[in-house]
Amino acid sequence: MSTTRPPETSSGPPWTGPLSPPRRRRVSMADVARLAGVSSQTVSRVSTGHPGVVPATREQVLTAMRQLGYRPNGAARALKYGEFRTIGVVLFTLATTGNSRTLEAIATYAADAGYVITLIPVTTPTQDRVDGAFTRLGELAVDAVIVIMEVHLLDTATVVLPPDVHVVIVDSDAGERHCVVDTDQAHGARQAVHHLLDLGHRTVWHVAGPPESFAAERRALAWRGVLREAGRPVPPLRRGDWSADAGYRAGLELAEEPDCTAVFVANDQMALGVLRAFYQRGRVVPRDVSVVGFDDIAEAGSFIPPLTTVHQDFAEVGRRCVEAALRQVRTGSTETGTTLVPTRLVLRDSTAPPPRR
Amino acid sequence: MSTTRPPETSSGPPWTGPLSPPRRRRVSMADVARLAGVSSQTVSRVSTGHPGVVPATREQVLTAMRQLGYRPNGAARALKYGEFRTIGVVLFTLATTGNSRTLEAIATYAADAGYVITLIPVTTPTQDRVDGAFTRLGELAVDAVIVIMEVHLLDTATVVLPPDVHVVIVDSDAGERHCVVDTDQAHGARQAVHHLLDLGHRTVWHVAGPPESFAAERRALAWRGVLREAGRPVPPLRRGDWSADAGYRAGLELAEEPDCTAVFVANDQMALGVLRAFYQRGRVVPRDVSVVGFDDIAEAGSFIPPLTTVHQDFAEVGRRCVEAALRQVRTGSTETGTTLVPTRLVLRDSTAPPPRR
DNA sequence: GGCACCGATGTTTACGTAAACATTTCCGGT
DNA sequence: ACCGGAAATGTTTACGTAAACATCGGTGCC
Repeated sequence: MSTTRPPETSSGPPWTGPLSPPRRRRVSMADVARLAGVSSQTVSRVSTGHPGVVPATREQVLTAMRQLGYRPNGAARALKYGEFRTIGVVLFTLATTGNSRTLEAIATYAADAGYVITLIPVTTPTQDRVDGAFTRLGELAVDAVIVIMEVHLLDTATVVLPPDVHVVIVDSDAGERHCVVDTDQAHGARQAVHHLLDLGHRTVWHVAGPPESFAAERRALAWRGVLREAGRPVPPLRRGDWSADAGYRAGLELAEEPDCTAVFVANDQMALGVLRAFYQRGRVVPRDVSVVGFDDIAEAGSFIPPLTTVHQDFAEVGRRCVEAALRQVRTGSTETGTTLVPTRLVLRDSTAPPPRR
Repeated sequence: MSTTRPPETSSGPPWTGPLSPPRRRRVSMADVARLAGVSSQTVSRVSTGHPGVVPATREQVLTAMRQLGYRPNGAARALKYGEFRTIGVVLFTLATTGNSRTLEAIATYAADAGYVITLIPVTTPTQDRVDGAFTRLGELAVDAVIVIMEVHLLDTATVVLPPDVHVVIVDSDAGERHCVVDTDQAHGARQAVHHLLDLGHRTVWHVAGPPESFAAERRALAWRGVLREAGRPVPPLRRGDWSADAGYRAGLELAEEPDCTAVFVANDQMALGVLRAFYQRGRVVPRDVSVVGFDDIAEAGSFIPPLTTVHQDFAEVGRRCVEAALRQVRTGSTETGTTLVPTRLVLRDSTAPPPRR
């Protein structure tokens, strides 16, 4: 670390002067030991809850601890144990419901296991930044890493990953080389499309997410697959960037298609935009056209009309991420392969049989 | 008690766990030094970028580092430096836009300053859990703490806070005793209510957040204040829990009030519910009734109709949190007082003059 | 040519903790 | 009274890093 110390700022660095702002050394076990009149090892035993300390002594030590406000030094412990009890989470954005919900679940389950989460944000998804994050990661006090990111960016950065840090990846097809946990995108998309076909729609249109998203690709692929299997025509694909605005624009286009009676939108935000476009164009949902979303965000039930959508179990994704990460940490092994978390179709009021023609 | 325990089942705290797998020791500076044929101190100098290493030697060391895959041990550094370059963030939920956006901003600005974020989730806001989080916090390797939480819960837990950890709090009235950064709730609410009055509405109804939220209270207080100042009647308050469903229920009630021509809703999610309730009851927004939200979530512009709302600058809140936290860390001081981040009213299509009567 | 000095590198030490090993204390059994 | 032995407590050491201090070789100056 480049200690850029301006030489002329004051009369010497603040920590040398005896009168300087009390950069007071933290209370250590030695201090407690001195006050309690025991050895620091005994303090350690009390601190870690080891047996073999007579109650009277223990009480003495605890009193001294309280009196001095002692708390163990995490860094020293980590150094001693050789592990940090910390999981790093690399992510690109928290703006999407999925990411923040997954993160929350990860943090919660990690906490249950006595681990904490260190956040490593990658603000702009340029290769540089990603590489930078992973380089920094190398120096970070982290036992395992969970990556929540479109994996395409990750690919070239992967090589930089320190070999002794265990990795779990969300939203990725890197199952060959890494441990991947993800929602079963394909199954969810199939549920959505089948639902619409079952209602009697001749075919289903699709508003997909951006091509660099693995999830978007999987959903689009499954959509196309179901239509092909069923021998239905495959309408041209619209793409958006997950935002409601993008959905709105796609919706305006779809509203012009007289054949379009059913739309599967790759996420709920874009579905919101589609609903607004249809509303504005006087295409009544679900009477004239049915819409299915993906994610089941908290607001989906309050859209106009309440949105039928594919529910993602973000909590479960988070749980399995932590599970896989800790398993690897404990065994010291590196797992590969993909774990898929099932989805569930939530029926609300945005789908109905097609209008009589 | 301990007499009956066989020594090999010794169950200390979970993190004392068995060091079962042959945890291969990480490459240390000594290893690099040996390979490069220099002293470990020279490796240290190269690693930290200190001057005074001749290029040839430096290259030799770098080669050895690469060859062995060396990366510095964060714990050892932290122990040496006496600081962790880490900020802990305590929060209750990431489900609200505000919290996750603030967190993202905090993480980003912290990263810019060379700090990382450690997440400390408090899943259920019981006093127990909060206390627990703060106790754990004490042992955590953290230089400062940012708390994103309704402060009422915090209050009694505060005493537990280690005195040498610096604190910044969001969404709180603890400015007397702590450093608080928050959106200027009152100003935002005033903007919203004034906007509606300026449009010609006789008065403004309010759907508030839960009473345990400080933000909710501030917004409600400001709403009432503006009406009082303007000499307008103060309609009865509705309360919700921030969710769209709660907004929907409140909206159904408001739709029955013939006098209600303008509603200020304490957040956008509830506003979404209110819009749906009005839609369902045939009260056209904004022709029959105007609605203003709070937050300006990404989807607000895609509501039906697009929502006029108070924009919160979460990024700025996050930035100032980090700033305040790091300032305290650097100076070793404890700041108190409140910093307010201004809001901005975003005009969209959900407000209009009241209907002619 | 000798000496003071500086730059490059090596050696020692401390950070706080806890395992491993060492010592003391105290007990019951003979 | 003595001894074996275990429980209670103390001492040493290592974890990986980097500041502080020590050393060594060369360079410039008189």
